[in-house]
Amino acid sequence: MDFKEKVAEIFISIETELSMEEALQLIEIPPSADMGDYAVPCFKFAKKYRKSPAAIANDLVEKIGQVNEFEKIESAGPYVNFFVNKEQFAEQVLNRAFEEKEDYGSTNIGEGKTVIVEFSSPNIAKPFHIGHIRSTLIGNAINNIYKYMGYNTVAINHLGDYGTQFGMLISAYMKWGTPEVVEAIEKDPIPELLKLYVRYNQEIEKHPEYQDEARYWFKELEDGNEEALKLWAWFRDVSLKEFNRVYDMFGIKFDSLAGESFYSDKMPAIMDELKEKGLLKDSEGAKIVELSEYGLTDALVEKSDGSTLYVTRDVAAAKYRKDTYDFYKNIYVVGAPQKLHFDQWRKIIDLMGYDWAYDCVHVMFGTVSLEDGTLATRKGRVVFLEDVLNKAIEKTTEIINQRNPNLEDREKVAKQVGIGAVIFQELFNNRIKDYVFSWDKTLSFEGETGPYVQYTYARTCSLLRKADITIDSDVDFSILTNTEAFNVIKKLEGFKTALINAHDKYEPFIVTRYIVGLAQEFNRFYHECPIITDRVEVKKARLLLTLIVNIVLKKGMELLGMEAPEKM
RNA sequence: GCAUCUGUAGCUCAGUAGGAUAGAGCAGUGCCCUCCUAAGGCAUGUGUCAGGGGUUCGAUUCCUCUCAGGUGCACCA
Repeated sequence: MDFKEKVAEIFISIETELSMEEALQLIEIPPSADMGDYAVPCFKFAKKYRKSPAAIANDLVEKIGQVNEFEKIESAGPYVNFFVNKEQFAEQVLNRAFEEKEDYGSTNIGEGKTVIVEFSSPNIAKPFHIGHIRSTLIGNAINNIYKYMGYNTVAINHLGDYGTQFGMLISAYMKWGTPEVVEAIEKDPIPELLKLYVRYNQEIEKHPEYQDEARYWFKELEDGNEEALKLWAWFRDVSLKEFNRVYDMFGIKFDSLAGESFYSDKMPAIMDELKEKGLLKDSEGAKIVELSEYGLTDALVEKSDGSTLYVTRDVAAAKYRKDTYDFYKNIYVVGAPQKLHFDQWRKIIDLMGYDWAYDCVHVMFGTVSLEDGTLATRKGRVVFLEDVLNKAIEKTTEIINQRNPNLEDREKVAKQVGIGAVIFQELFNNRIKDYVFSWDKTLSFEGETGPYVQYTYARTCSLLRKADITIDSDVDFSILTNTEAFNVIKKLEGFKTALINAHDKYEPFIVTRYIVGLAQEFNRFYHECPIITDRVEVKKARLLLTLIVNIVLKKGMELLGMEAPEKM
């Protein structure tokens, strides 16, 4: 039993009508450590006893008396404050962490449940730019966290590999695809394909018939025209190769690349089903599902030319996923601007009679913009993700050359730290916040940053390397009751809570904030308390604490998708 | 116009599912490397929590209105 539960138990023994859950709900953590480790406010009991909360707190303290697990239980105004027995607390937390090692903080709440996490999802033949960083990193972290909570997860990269844009690309290639162009595409695919795409869009102004040609080629693609299919597959291939360079740098892997095209043959069945269930309505030659009575705008599900749209494809995708994976949750990590789309989509699934509609969640996030305005590929206002990573690595290399020129594996460490900084930065704040991309911020490595956490981790590694004794949990825990050590231990105790919280809210930043907080506490401890000392008992105890911090920092970084260098 | 998100220190942001004096980092200033990695630690100042009402013993947190900014609203995804 942990200490919080003990507090609840003590409370129930006096306030017998409280359930364990209610009692746990009541317990708070005081704003400052000198007020105690746990607190119970007594306002709620004022009515029952017809006394002031402060008087009730006093009475309670008297009734509770002495308890072994707590060194002090006292009232402070309307609160009953509990001070844990630090030695027992340290022993309990560190013993457990030492036993569980790399599994410390994990849970089995997801056992037997499958969760789908759709994220990243770039468009084929378009640049992989800074705007894609959010879905890619937030999604990856959520996927990792869910896995650690015991779920079976399926990471899906829902590639944007379908739609009229491919009709344009094919048509453009038919017109201007000289051998030189082919060579250029092979060499540097995305910019070359983009050029074709941009040129086509420009020429449509002069040749309106190009619009129809694009539609024609898309239709041919849908109908399985061999030539069109071959081109499409080629575009997809070369683009993926490019994307994979970035995924490799981030260390991100997907379980499925089933993108939009994958669902193209599943559309007729969905349209039939919608019709059968009486949800379809004609409107200006197109087909819609009316949603106005649910506070949404009507959803267009089929164009007047008979081809389907985004929502329709997403409905088909969701149904396919339910049938294939029988998901417990189907998570979409997609930007906030698409909220309406997902609300409509979910409502359509609901109207189709599927109760799992509400197991589908849209994990949205704010928009990234550039200092001179919004991202605009065609206007050249774009920052490539790969460039961001390379610059971060470059900057890290400079710092290493300056501070630690003899470091082994300099290149590898520069990558770990540079990329780590980018990941950490992205996952540091609440998802919903918009932000303006700034090189200065991305390349700042001091204070609450990735390198700070990695540096702290490397520091723990260095200490553990210097340990000339075996570390075990058979130590004198009274050595770890001073403020600095105890603050670290309290922080360690909160790891699992942080993870569960991040899981509940789909918020990786809770983990990010947690590890930076742990690093801060450890650094204070480190500066205040010599770890490698001649006093063996002290060394043993402090090294145990260092080891646990080492494990938790590494696990935290791993969940966020960061690597942890042992030296830097 | 309707919908939706955001508004906390000079800047960037936390604030644990209403509670005890609202916290970090950056930027500024001043300390600490004969001492385990100074990408570090310590000290120091700043707040009408956008504004008005309401609910409550208690509101930065919940409700409502107003203001400011972002985003989305039919044949793109």
